[in-house]
Amino acid sequence: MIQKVRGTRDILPPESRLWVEVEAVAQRVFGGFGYEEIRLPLLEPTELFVRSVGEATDIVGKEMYTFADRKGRSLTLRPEGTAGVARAFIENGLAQRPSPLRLSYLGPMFRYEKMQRGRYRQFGQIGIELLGAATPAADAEVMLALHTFLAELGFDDLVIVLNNLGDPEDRPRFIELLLRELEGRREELCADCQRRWDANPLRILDCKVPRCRELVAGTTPVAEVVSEEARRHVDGVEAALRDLGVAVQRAPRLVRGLDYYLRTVFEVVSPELGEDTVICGGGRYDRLISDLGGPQVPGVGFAIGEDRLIEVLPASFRERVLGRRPVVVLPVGEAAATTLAVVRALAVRGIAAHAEVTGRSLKAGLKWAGKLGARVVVIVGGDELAAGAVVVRDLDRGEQQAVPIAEVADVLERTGEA
RNA sequence: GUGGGCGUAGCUCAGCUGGUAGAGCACAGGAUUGUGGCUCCUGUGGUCGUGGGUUCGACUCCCAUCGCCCACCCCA
Repeated sequence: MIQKVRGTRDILPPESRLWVEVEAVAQRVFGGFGYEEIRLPLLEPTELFVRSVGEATDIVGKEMYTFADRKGRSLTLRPEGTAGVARAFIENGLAQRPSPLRLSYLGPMFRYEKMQRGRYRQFGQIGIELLGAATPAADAEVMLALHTFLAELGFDDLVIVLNNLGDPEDRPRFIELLLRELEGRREELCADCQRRWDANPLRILDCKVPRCRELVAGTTPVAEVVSEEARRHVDGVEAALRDLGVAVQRAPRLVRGLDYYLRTVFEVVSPELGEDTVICGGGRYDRLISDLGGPQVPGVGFAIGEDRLIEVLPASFRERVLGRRPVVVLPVGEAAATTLAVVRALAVRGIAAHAEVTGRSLKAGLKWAGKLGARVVVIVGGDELAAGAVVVRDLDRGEQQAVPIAEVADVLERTGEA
């Protein structure tokens, strides 16, 4: 038997409804903030990610889903969305469009990792990017859009945690300070951190090993070492969010696993989301586009892990989406065509209707409707049909009435069946 | 990448110390004429993950391989 590739998965109905619905909310909310969807290739030259995400990151170091095409070129299935957006921005001369440019994207990303619950090699992400604006208001907008999206899904008590990574120029100074402060305790750090010491010292900051955390807690936060400009920027973002009533919290040790971030980096936490499981993260990346050979265009954005988001979706949302009940339309005798006509009348009104097309008896049809979870069954045939009507039966109440065919959709809409 | 557990019908599992497979659920039909959810009956469905070995004979033993799950790691 042919099986799915490791780390991929099949999302079947009704589970798939949650994806469709979450994506619809995203399109609506982000669209409302002026973001339009950009659809990009899943496959990019490996070089793009090495240069944007960063050589020393885990993503590039060991998680890229890379392989050679028939001509030996190294291709990689996109591990994240921002790099591709930056590439497309440059390649299509989007700097010529009215600035700033607001883009959203959604779709599968790939990371070649050992999989586990909530972690797949192919996983969905939803994100937005605001390109061409470097003000605190730009960051605040992006975070507000994110906050609004999650709130629309029914999440409460959302807190945005953010940190100030400063500008690239600040980094050597900070890293030097960090390493100096940890110098004497170097041996006490975990093996991974010892490795990070030389390769990517910033990552020591968000190590999960308890001892490392203790040691790191005693060091000077990045935010205190950054330039005055960077400090004002992130403080401005925080202030703007507070004015908007969005809960913000400083996370002095927050570092994200991508090299291109500077100044603002953030994540969203919520009681429902659990402590260690990040479902969403983002930040500012003013040098990314120019580093890739494009114009000097600043950017800020975030990405949400869709798989995890769906795992922790509020019950209210799940129930609303999964609790939908279809209408079933059953023919009696030679009423196949009329049955389909009734389904069409309902379908165009947005009422999900299933036609009975297997030729089973009315009795078997009702049994089937029950199993589908239908609340209403429309029975087409016999005397009523001769009079231009059908029977609308409420399965929960066990009541039914004859309704003229032309009015079926109206009646179902009125009784709240949709 | 490291460590551990598991792979028998769509699902959850049974199958004793080797004699070529069962249950429940699910699915389909029926219990007379155009009315379901309960009950009863019947039926569909498995190369026992795959390959090889031991054996007269393996789902049961051995080896390999693939897949899945959990933890670590890292992240979304």
